[in-house]
Amino acid sequence: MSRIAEIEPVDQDAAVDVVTVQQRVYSELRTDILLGRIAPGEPLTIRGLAERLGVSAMPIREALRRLAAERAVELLGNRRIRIPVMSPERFDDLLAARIALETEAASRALGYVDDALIAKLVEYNDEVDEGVRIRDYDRWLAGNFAFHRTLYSAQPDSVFVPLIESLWLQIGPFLRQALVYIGPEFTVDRHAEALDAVRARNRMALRIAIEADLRDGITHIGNELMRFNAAAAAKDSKPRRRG
Amino acid sequence: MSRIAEIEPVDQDAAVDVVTVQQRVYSELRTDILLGRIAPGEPLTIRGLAERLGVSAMPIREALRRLAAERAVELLGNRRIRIPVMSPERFDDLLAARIALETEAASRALGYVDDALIAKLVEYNDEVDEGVRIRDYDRWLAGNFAFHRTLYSAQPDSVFVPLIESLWLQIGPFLRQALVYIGPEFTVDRHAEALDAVRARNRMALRIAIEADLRDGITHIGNELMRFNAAAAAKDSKPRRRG
DNA sequence: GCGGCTATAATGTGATCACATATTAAGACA
DNA sequence: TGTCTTAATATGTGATCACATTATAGCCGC
Repeated sequence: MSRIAEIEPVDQDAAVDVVTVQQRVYSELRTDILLGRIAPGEPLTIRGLAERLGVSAMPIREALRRLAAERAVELLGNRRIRIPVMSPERFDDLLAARIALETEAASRALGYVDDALIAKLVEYNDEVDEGVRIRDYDRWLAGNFAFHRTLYSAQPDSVFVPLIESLWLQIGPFLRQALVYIGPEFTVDRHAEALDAVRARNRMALRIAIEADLRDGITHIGNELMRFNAAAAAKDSKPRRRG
Repeated sequence: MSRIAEIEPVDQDAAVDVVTVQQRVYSELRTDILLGRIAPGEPLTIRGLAERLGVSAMPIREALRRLAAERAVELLGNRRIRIPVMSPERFDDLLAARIALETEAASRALGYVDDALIAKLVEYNDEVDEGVRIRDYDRWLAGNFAFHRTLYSAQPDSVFVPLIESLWLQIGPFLRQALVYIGPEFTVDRHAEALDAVRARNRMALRIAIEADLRDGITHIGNELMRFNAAAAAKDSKPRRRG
């Protein structure tokens, strides 16, 4: 099983025989953003991306429009495109939104969980541990996202997953920054508790485990870097978004 | 103050001097969907919309791509575009997601509320009542959305508002159907209780009022029509989404 | 040496065209 | 009269071009 492929959306682009260029571009950019390969504040250009990916401007434009709607990129009014910068307030909001949505999504998905899905969760959790062991940031991030999305996607056609993925795209680039700054060996996760709750089909325990995982596993590393970056972020002018 | 204009997004397209064609098209389609002027399942074409709005295909494509990312329209793989159809499961999910996000958004916005904002809330609430009185569906829906969004938008640059608006876009067309079926005079809202909680700066009371408003005010009319539509919706084949 | 101005380059936006493919309607055959 | 085949119509996708506007580097004057 391809690790990176699991990062890409499952509810779109999946059951389609012919894959359009725009889909390929979208998936590629999306993975780059989610895994933090593009830094916050980094400027992008349509022509530059078109040349880099070997396609015309058309698919780039549509992929960027889609990513902008997901708040993964920012279309500034002054004819410039960039990955949004993080602020302490936004980081706090993103965490609160993640907790609100992911605890509910986990709770509602629990009824659809079977043994095969639990096996996949264990597999992704091992990926996370392996990522910590060999200091592989991509593997850590990808495993973490895959673990959560696999759980929430147990429920077919969930309306939660797209919303949650939008939050991940917003937090991804910053998370990567934090990870290289802190080091993955200082991260913690509560996946074991979440797995226990899933096995026991215990809704309340699962909610608590997910919230604990989000708070303990990601927040404190973010908060630390947040203070470090606060001054730098403050000098960035408030962007004026466009359509 | 224009009533319809308040439906349009505030964080985008706002602080921009020159408005692009794509933004105008997006806002127009967005309002049409939010107020249910386009029925669920209704097919759309790029060329058809381009002719109707008097522009080329280009801005239509980008606006649709953006709306598709917000799940307001569905890009099927078979070269067809439509407004998504509602199912009982999806309706239930949408309500749960709204409660999770809107109670949290209201709670976090409360600290930014001032008297001027409360005055606007009262104004929008009057709009809702007036909509009920004269059986004006647009007014009822627009007032309702404006009331909620004004409250949540008290917090500057909220990450919640775009997510919530995506849910509104998904529920809007169906809500309109339900409204003409039931009649707006049989709707109930808990805006008075929410307003009391806002004035008292009582976070917990506000959360309870918002949840009650969503559950009582919109759900039961939806549930009733849901049963009515269940058979018809079931015969629609499961769509295969694209990018 | 430095700040304001100008010319050049770069960028997003919109329009138009070509093309592969899916849908639909017409027609042939049983 | 119903069903399968086939032709024609329609549709989304991608590429290319023109254009207004913005950013940037070069230059002049002080």
